[in-house]
Amino acid sequence: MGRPAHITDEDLLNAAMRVAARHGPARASVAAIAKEAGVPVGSVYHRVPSRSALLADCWVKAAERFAAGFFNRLEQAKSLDEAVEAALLTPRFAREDHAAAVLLLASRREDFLDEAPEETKNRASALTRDLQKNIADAAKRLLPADPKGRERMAVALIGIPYGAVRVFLPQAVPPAEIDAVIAAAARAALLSGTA
Amino acid sequence: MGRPAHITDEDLLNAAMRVAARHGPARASVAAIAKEAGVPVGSVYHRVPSRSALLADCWVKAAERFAAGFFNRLEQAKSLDEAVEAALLTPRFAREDHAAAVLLLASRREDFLDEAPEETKNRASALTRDLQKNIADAAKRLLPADPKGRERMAVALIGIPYGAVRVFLPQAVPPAEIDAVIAAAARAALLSGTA
DNA sequence: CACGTAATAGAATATATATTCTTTTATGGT
DNA sequence: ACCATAAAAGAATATATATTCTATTACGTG
Repeated sequence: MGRPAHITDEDLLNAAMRVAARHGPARASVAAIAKEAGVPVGSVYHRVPSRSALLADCWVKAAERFAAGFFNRLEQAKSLDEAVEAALLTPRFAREDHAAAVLLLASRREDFLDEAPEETKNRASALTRDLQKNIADAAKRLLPADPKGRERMAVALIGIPYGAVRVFLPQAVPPAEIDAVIAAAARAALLSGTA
Repeated sequence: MGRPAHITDEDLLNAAMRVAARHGPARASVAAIAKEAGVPVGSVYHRVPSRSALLADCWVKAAERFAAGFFNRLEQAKSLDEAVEAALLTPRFAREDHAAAVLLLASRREDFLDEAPEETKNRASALTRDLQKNIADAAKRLLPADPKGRERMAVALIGIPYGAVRVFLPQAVPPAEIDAVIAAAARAALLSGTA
């Protein structure tokens, strides 16, 4: 079987996510990631083909973790109030998985994906497409009369919670009190003009 | 007088801002900036001491452009409705000065400032402090009963418009229709719980 | 119309860091 | 106990790019 590994592939991924969250993807050098994971530089290349591939995996992993909960909630929403619940997944995600949230919310996607292998880029594109489709479907379902429903839904369920949480990240965690503020703001965004 | 310059220092700064907005600060190499500005690499170093200093100046310049309008509007606000007007400066800024907005909204501050000369860092810190003071003053003035007024004001006037605009940046410009959505959301954020 | 100056121009150098290579080490199976 | 294997370990190399250096050029001035 050979010598046992000190860490799993997932440990390495999480270490890379922490470093990328702390200092930004550009500063997440292989040396820094290896140090965070507690393995020598050379060992990193036993796990992953390149730094770009590892960073891209970080982004996809973080996005998948967020998307899982979000898609599920939004698809089931039968009313605007239920859609507002989906907006609250962002502050919760930021509390539960700080590194992933910082990575998704405080850096640009391209900094993780530009040099990625084609296959990873495709996974990332698929995720983005799914998100846009979910938003569009929800808009069609819950805001059928609004010609700009898609934009409104995106702003209400993604933009507003994103911005509200961003006020606190990356240093702190969003306090519990802002969830009510986010819910009120998202609801107002969905209803304004409809009144 | 010596040979005349092809470009002004401000031309160089704007070129750097465009490159940083387009590809992110990490990818804004001196070569790329020089090419964008239309001057050879060596000439860049006649204007600025280092790449880090130039990028840091970009951030400060962009922040100053935004802050000028924002401070002015917020200081004068005598009511919550007037404060909501300050939230609308963000989408307007994104339309009028796309590069500066992308730079401020889609990258992390530290990527521009971490290696900056001390003096530039201080200017940036002063700007941040001023922003926080303005928010805190407005909260004390317009939300005197709310113990979390500062956070609420920050989320309503910075976070919400920031997130709403971010849905469209960096590729596009925020459409005019979202201003009403932002205003409704910001107002709801300021009033929720007070009702 | 030379002369001094300040900028252009791009080649040369230094540095940081991603990647590769070689050696060493720890485990499971025989 | 010995062997094959897979990973650790870190030194060596390659590459990208920030910075410095050495000319060259265009303008105003005496």
